[in-house]
Amino acid sequence: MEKRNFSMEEVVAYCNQYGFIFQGSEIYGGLANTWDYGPLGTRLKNQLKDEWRKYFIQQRENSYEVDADILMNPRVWEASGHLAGFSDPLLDCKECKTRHRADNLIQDFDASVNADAMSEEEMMGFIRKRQIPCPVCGKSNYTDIRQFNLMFETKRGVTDDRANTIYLRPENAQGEYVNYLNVMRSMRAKLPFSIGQIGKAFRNEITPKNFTFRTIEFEQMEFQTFCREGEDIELYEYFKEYGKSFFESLGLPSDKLRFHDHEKLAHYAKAACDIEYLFPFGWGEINGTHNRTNFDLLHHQEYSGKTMEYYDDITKEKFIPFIIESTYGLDRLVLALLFEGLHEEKINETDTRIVFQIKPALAPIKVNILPLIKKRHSNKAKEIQRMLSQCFMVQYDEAGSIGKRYRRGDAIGVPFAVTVDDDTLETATVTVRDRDTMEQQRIPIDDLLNYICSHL
RNA sequence: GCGGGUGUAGUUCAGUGGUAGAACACUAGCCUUCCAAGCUAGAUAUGUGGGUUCGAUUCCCAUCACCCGCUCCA
Repeated sequence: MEKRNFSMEEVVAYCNQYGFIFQGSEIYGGLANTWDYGPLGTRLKNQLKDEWRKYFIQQRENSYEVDADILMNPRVWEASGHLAGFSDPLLDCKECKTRHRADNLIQDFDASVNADAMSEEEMMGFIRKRQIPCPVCGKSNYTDIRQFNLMFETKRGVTDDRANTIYLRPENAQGEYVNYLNVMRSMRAKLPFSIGQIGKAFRNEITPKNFTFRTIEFEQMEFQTFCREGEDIELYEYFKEYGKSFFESLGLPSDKLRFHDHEKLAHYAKAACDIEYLFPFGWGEINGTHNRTNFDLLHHQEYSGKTMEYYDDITKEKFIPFIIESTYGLDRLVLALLFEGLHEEKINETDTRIVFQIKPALAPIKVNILPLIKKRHSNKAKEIQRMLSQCFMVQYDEAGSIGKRYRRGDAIGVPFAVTVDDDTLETATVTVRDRDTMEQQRIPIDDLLNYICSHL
């Protein structure tokens, strides 16, 4: 069968048309890089979360899930390095488009000046007056200084007091870190153990790109494994592979997945590796695994003044654990599954269908319930709808020809169609039709629930 | 961040300085047939804000948003 993949524009249109993803604040002209999930997109996302939970929390020993607040004490971000690391005074060279730290430019130009004591305006004035050359191209033609703080700020309380500034978390990990002793104590956990979390994080991204691939608000599923120093090397490698096998279990083919080791590392990491999926726009990160060492816990101990040490009952040692982090971008994963699953299939010379091939466990709607003839079969069909909806998301459709209704289901990835006809009324059997093979078989109504459950 | 492109119905596209049109999709009804195809009726659109003009969806400006390429970021 001839299959054609969807382009980015087609996926965006598809998502809008079928209720997966809408533009954020659309009636007001949108807000760049915000997207709202519609009924089907929300289902897809939620089921992806369920699959992740099964794979990472439920089926693993010593794995616990938390749901920490998005808003945290600002001291957390001082300790984590995000506050300092993300608020440097930066400017761009207009000639060669390179980016530089204003304070470093000044300091390197004239070591006798204390740039740290200067305000933004003073630094800018100094650079312009002295015509400090760009270290790359030698010219002196800069943009104004901008504070590239990736964290979203907000204010707590009604006054505009600076002391009341709080932040939307730029990563979720700190929620697990600050709670690691609580989880360990309450769950009686011993190293190595893991804390997972699904939740939203926010980054004040400057560059909008690629539909939901890069957004200012995004959801992550992440997994922090606390271990002894020395165990970290092996666990780091282990979770890279574990992540890849998770993606393959969702139906992403291995030839469209690859590892990408980082050479430039974030301020907290000793080793970092992405798993990338081959999107139509190129390879894009859908997982990141980092060896964060004991950096974060050490800093939290320092900044909070509270001990972050683990006490080993057997060796009688106290130490700060190492952490292996593995983060999954939920929105990016949804996007990857859409690209992977969406096809236009050529059935014959004139006939095509849109089919969303996604594994049944992830399908937003599991069963399409179709009365063959509305007048004769709708009552029985609705009865079956009531029965099946006890167990999973189903959809009833009586509008148009039967073929049209099969195609509607195909387009949104419904794996099974159950058709009620005259024989159903007499023999209590229905036709079950498979989305991918388009084959049909006759199944007793009494076996229907089992049949579908066993295929999810 | 730089450059290019595009904004008309849910989608894909027409069109016009003076009443905005189609196809598919959708809704209701008829029809009854296990793979979109029959009949009848119906709802739905010029992204936003200015300017020029008697009059702007059309021309101009700005803005917002999306897509493509480069650059960044991870």
